[in-house]
Amino acid sequence: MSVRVRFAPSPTGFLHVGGARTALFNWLYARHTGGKFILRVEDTDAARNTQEAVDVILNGLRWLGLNWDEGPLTSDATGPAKGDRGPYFQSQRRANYQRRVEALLSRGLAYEREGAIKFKMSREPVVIDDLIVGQVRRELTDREAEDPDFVIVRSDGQPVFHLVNVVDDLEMGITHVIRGEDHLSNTAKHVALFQAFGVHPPHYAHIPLILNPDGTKMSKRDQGASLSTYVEEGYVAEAVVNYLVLLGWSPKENREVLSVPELVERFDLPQVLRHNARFDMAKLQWMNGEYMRTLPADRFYELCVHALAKAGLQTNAFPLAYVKAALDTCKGKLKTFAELPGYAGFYFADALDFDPAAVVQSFTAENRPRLQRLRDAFAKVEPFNYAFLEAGLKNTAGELGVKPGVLVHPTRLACTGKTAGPSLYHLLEVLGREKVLARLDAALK
RNA sequence: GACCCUAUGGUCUAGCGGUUAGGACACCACCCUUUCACGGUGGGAGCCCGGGUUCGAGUCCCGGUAGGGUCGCCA
Repeated sequence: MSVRVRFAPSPTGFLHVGGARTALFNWLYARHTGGKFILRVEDTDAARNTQEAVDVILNGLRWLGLNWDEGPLTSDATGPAKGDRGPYFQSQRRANYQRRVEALLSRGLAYEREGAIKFKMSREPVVIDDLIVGQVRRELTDREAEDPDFVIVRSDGQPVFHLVNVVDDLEMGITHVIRGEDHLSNTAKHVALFQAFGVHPPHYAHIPLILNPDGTKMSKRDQGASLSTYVEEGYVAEAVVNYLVLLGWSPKENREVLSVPELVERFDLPQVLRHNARFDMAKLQWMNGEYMRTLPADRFYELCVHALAKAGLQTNAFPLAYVKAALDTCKGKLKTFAELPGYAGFYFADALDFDPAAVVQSFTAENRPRLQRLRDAFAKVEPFNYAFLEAGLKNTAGELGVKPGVLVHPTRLACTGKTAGPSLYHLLEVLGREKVLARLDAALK
């Protein structure tokens, strides 16, 4: 039987990084097995779930590259969808739930109580065969020992999560439920429900959770919890995917950087770890740097321009060739695009933000005449390119009897305001004679 | 409180009865170098604790401890 897996998020207005990884594991499993990846929106709470909140999920999955074979095409619950097992919004599936509840009622497997409908839960422990965790024998908690039955339809007529989740998985032909371990305890209820409907439950695979660096639960406000952070800060989607898959899964070949096709080929459920992982921003940033270094030029430019614009630096005021040349000097030097405005902002703004400590150190009484000599040499360099600039600087240093570094650092500071940045000679070439001389003059004032 | 899951350096992990316990991030030092980044070399740092089983245990079993999860007319 062909694999059918699903990601069934609730539109809360943000996509949790743990949810993103759950979606990723589902997607990888579908692609690995040649099965189908289905997206279903659990928008049962009409008051809270807006179309914008659905867009956050759709856009997040699209950004990650997790295309779905069945599911909504837009955030409109009544809008178009692909696949023949819809609707794919729970808000549109009321009739299905009602029919299933009536079936349970008529067979005496559920009963009405104070206006709500409760499911007659088994009093026996339920055994779950989990593809990741192994066989789990779930005993009743003390609370459940008192009353194991649980509500499946609220007194206001709204069906409850456990019911709709199972009905949808059943009717959509889901073969493998891959979800967070926080659902492991709930699984007993779900298994009982499947059995009550007279079918075998799907295979379960509960994946460990992602925790904060301090080991606490990662909630909405915690750093890195929202996928939108990575989109906004210009992370490379493939890097985020690569990092997330390594949280709880390993290719077991001492490799860290793997392309999506390599992941699809290698990913499988039994290799998924059973223990929670902590989120490590430093490693994600390293991974992102790895991907930034090898990004195709056009995509690199695009993400650069986006990051600069976000910081208020408009690149479209400059010639395209200048922008590209400027960005080329930054390639391979950064871990995230968020660093770019601070790193390359001097190309696109004349008001430099000088590092005060460096000013004291570089623009000394001793260095000023040296810098003046260099300025005069740069005024005559022809052509004004990195090779001649380097020769010119080294020549001047030689004439002054100092090491090149004595001139390099003040020059960098005068032209960029910073002590670190792109290759000096290359950045001077890109800036051009006019700006370079003007900035040296300004520094000498 | 009950129930469930988990436990290798600070972090992510490899290991699946006999290894000098391997790799990656981070950190430190040095090299490269105009800065930064990259790259290279080296370094510090680990099997939660206690019992078993076994000739031998990070690896298997039991018990603690610790962390996480679930016990809703939330999803």
